[in-house]
Amino acid sequence: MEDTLKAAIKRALENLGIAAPADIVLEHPADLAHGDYSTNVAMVLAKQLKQNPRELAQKIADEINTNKPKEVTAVEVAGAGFINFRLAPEFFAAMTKEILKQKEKFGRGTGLKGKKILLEKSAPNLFKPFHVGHLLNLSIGESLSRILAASGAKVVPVAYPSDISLGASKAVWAVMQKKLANAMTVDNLGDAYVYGTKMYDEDEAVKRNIDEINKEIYEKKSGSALAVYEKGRDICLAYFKRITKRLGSKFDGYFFESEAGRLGKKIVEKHLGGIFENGENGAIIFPGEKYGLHTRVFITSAGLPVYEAKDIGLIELKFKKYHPDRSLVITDVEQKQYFEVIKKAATLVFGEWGERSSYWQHGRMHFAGGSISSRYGNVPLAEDLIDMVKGKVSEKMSSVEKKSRVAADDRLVEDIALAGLRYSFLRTGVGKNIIFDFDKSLSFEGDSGPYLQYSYARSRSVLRKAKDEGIKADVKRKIGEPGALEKLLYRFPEIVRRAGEEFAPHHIATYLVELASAWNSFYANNTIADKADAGAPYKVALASAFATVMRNGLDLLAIAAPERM
RNA sequence: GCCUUCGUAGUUCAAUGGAUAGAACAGGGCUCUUCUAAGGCCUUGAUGUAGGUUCGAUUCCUACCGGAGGCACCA
Repeated sequence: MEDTLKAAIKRALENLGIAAPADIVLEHPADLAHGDYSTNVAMVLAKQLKQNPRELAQKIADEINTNKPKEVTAVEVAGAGFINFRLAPEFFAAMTKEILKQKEKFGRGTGLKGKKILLEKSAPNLFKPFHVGHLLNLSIGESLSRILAASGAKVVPVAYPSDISLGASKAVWAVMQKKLANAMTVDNLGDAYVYGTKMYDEDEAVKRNIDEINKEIYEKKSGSALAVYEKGRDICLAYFKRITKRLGSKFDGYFFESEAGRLGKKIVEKHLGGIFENGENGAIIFPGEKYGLHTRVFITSAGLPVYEAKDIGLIELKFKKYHPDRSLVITDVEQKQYFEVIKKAATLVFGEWGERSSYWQHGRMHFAGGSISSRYGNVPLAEDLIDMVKGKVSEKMSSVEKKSRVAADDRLVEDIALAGLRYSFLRTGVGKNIIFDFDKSLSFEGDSGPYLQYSYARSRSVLRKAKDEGIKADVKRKIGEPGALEKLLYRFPEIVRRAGEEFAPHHIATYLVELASAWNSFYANNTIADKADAGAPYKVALASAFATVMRNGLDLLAIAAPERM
């Protein structure tokens, strides 16, 4: 369609003897009342031709009108010199038909066809409790993974659990201190981590002790510390696999910090004197200041690789194993400048591998109102938060009006709770901090995940009734002019494309709310009665098209689409 | 101190340099003999400050103010 309009504009310009700009900008007006497509060519050209933009726009519009494409019903000039196009009802009918035909494929694009993208969806510290920050990270990673796949890419999702770190050693020390070696669980390992971290900062002797344990673990020196560490690591890894499975995420592979660290250390030492330099006390540093970045330690004076060196090793592990066209990592914004250093160092060490690696940041979460607390400070554990939300969902379902005849089974409650959480994470632009208020962020009304689910459930309900009444979908039986619903439905593929290009799931979220709103409005004003209802087949066709687009959209956000709620 | 980033209704978020700055929640008023009222309809209300670039700036540039983050042995 866009090509048709662009061609028509180009033809009109030629007939007027005006050289067409290389790129004709064609967009959807922000307001549906302004038509279906609009172009600003007149305003762009007005300046170089030294003409009044509105008059020029009118001339171009008149020219297009002499030979307009059959899908166009009106060409109008508005505002400062916009040329707006209105499309014929037949166009929307054809698009609706196309949606019904393509079903779950509707929305998929080919922009990234043939590209292999390695996506690091989650990189938790295994010994640290899995908290909402990890949940946020995983939610964004999961959505991006699906969006990129929908754009045609071959996405390889991987996890990079931090199985070895000073933090792990702190937990190991605390376990040994409290003699819990034979009673380790995820819970008391979490407590141990908190206790070890606290004591490390407060007690100089404990600090030395933990540093010693840390070295033993890195060097795999057999002893009680290593035994505790290995057992704890297995428990935590099993937990990580369990919770990510609960959240519907899969990984094609795992890279561990321990392996990345060993390799990273070798790589850094190999380039010592070139890319890397000796710093104070025998540490090995990367002089980022030479490039306008931070100078950072890669290998400590104790000879241990830190995060920096591990990330260098990780790049080689990733590229050697998967050979991706692009390697993407999702992290917290607090690591933005850190990863600029890594990228620079990696580009100097590896060349192309470094250039193909991108580091994408999401915002930090801030908790408003102090309504949430946990033993780990003001950051709640992911599962605790999910359970709290589930409680709220159950309450809502049991108190809800008589018309809801849906049993509140656990699966549905969890689906709705996760929808609420995921939506609140994904509705904001990537990189912006997220203010999370348990009471307000998790509204089930309006701009929310459950609202989208509810809209979908209603459309399914209509389709069930249609089936019972024996009404078949038919796009030909038009009732009046196309409304907001038809005008939004066919735009879905463009939204998916943009979300993929910008790595921005929130475009999907914003669009779906707008779409759901249009559907709910249509729903409220168009009841299907029975088979005798002449408009029913068209209404059923729209309900079906809406259900398809909404389900495809929710899937890109990793939100479940319940049949009833 | 230097660097990064963000300031939009009372609140939480939108807006490829474009039109009358969109939603949602909260506030006010309607609306369930109809496929699910977690809904629909109406209504009050916003671009931090000062300049600059532009036909046109929430968007780009500069300064200032305010929030968040980072700046060598944590991850």
